[in-house]
Amino acid sequence: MKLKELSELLNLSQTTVSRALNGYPEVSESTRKRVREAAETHGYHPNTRARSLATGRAMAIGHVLPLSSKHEMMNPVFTDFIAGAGEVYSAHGYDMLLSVVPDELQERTYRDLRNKGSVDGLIVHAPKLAEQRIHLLNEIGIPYVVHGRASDSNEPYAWVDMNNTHAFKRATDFLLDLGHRRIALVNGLADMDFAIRRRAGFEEALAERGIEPEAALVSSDEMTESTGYAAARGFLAGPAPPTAFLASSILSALGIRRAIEERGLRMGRDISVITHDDDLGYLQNRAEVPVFTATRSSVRDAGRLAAGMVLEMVQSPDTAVRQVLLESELILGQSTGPAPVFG
Amino acid sequence: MKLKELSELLNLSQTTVSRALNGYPEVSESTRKRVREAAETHGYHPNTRARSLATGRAMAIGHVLPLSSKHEMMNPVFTDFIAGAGEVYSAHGYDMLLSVVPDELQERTYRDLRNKGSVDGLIVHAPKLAEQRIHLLNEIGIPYVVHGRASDSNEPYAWVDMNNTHAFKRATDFLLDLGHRRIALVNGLADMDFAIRRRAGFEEALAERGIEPEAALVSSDEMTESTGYAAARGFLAGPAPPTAFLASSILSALGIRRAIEERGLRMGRDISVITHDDDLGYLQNRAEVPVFTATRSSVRDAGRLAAGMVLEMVQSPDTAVRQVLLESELILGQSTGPAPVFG
DNA sequence: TGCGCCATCCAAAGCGCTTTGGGGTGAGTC
DNA sequence: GACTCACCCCAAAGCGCTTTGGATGGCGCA
Repeated sequence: MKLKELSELLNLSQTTVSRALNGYPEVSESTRKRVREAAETHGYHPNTRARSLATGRAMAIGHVLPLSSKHEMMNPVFTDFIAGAGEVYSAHGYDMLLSVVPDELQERTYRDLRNKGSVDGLIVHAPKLAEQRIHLLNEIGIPYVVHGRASDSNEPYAWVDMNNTHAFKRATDFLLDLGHRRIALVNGLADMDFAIRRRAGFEEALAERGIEPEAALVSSDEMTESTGYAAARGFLAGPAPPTAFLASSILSALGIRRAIEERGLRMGRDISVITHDDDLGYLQNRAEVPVFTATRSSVRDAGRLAAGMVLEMVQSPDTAVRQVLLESELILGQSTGPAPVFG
Repeated sequence: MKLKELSELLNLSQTTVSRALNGYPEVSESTRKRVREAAETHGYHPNTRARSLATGRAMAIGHVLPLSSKHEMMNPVFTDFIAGAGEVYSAHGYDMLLSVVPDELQERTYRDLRNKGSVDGLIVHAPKLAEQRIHLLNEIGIPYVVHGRASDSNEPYAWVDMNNTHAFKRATDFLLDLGHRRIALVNGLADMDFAIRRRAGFEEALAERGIEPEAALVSSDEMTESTGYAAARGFLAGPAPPTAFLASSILSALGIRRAIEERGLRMGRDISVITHDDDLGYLQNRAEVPVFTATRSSVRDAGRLAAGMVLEMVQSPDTAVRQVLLESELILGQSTGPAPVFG
């Protein structure tokens, strides 16, 4: 069923039918109702491609997610982020276009998406410290929102980010208050912006108490159970093992716990662990008393927010770029306790 | 830069330029070259919407993924699947359209995607035992491939699936060979097709040795670390605890290991665990000697395959529907050993 | 020389929609 | 009764591309 057929069926012009369905005031309420009902019963749906060709709007937002070149790994946080974003898009009649691209093809992908006109706006995932994409996108001239930030960039851009520095500062402070002095940080890849900020928060808290951060107690890697395990195992085997861990992801924390228990120690009593918790659907840390003490910030909410922002930018292009900083909660779980007293 | 501009610039008609770029034989190689070079230097990219309006093909494949209504959880396997599929799409110039929809909106979503003409084909994720979507899609008449199967459906449809039954039969046999007699199954949600097949394989192996499967040693739930932990903890606290576990996901297996160690037991010595391993990027089980003995089958490969199949169906609609059954490998890890001998 | 035949190229129609720029009709006003 | 003004509605242009159905010209061949 196409517009022409529907209009013939109703003895109306295509113009009127189109206007009736799109809510224009030039058509009487009675005909509008008649048209709506006919469209409904005959299952008429305007062809998206034709519509966007006519309007110039693609009615789609693109998500470009980098394939980590090192391990060919996709960001595990992504699932929840798009679940949130998808909600918002479908509520507004937008589609979500996904491109999974290795690092070297990113620039080309962005330009193509723009040139081929397949999206009205973009979401940028997993920014690194030095992020050429921001410069590129500003040059290309297309609305976009970054999930995270790129500290090195001095150009303006819209973003949604968590207050990584503050979250890890708080977490570190909390451990310090419990008496811990040797704290290890099991962080994400060193060139990721969020990892840099988390480390900064961590070191800031230490510095405030006059503790020199030890490079030997910091690891940076992809955040998985096995990397978490490997890092923790290494730290615990050292001459002066840490009494507490800070983890950048629940997956890492699971690995850390394994390393702890493998040594016959108990998490929360012998060794404390605080992890960041993205509140992922498949990695819940939400028991009455959660397993892990955690800095929690819902990635799904971030997805909702970012999607809303990019739609806003698409619909009214000259509003100022918004930047949203989400604070995380510090959730008390079973994985922390006072530092063991020696001697 | 649009076609018209480029053609004027070259003193050629739009027809010729279009044909030159699309490889039609009616244009001389010399002009083709001239056109190609001009397109390159001026950065000409045909507008996707206009092109698909003219050709009638959307050049996009839709992925509809159900939000588990129970826990609002996205399938954690999804990330790797689309990483694989995305590779294939971009290699063929196709886009990937994503819709995350709650169960009750699924039918509407499928119909809309068809009616609005925004995709040429579909991938169906996470089929349940009784899957109305297959009937719906056959009725709608659009090429699609199911990741998994829907055993209840007697209509023909294309799918890519793992041999779940065989994998779990083998795993169970392996445990039985090691002397285990009380084996617990920590499975996925009971109405998911894959979970039903895995259970069938499990029970078949038991039956062959004359062992009556105990309902009390089977759990069905969302596959997460905490559900795995809870299930295993329950089983181990029972009057006749199992000596081995079969898990449907590494996440569950991580939880199971935690429950085991919490009781002061050691996995691989006191209690054996075999898990299915989807070979996810963020849940690697790939050490020299992997942590878990596992039935491994790459979900990313499945994504590649499914994407290839749906493109094939789009391009030549009347070929017979293909059905691909992937076998898994049984990978020996550290988590299994002979059943403990009592008395 | 004249004919036919490729090889090249082009004008224009059409994909299905939105939107511009009117046009007709009836009620209201004097 | 003529005029204005809403109010409803319509024909046609246009979005940027592909594709049909020629047109043109050069060449070989008799």
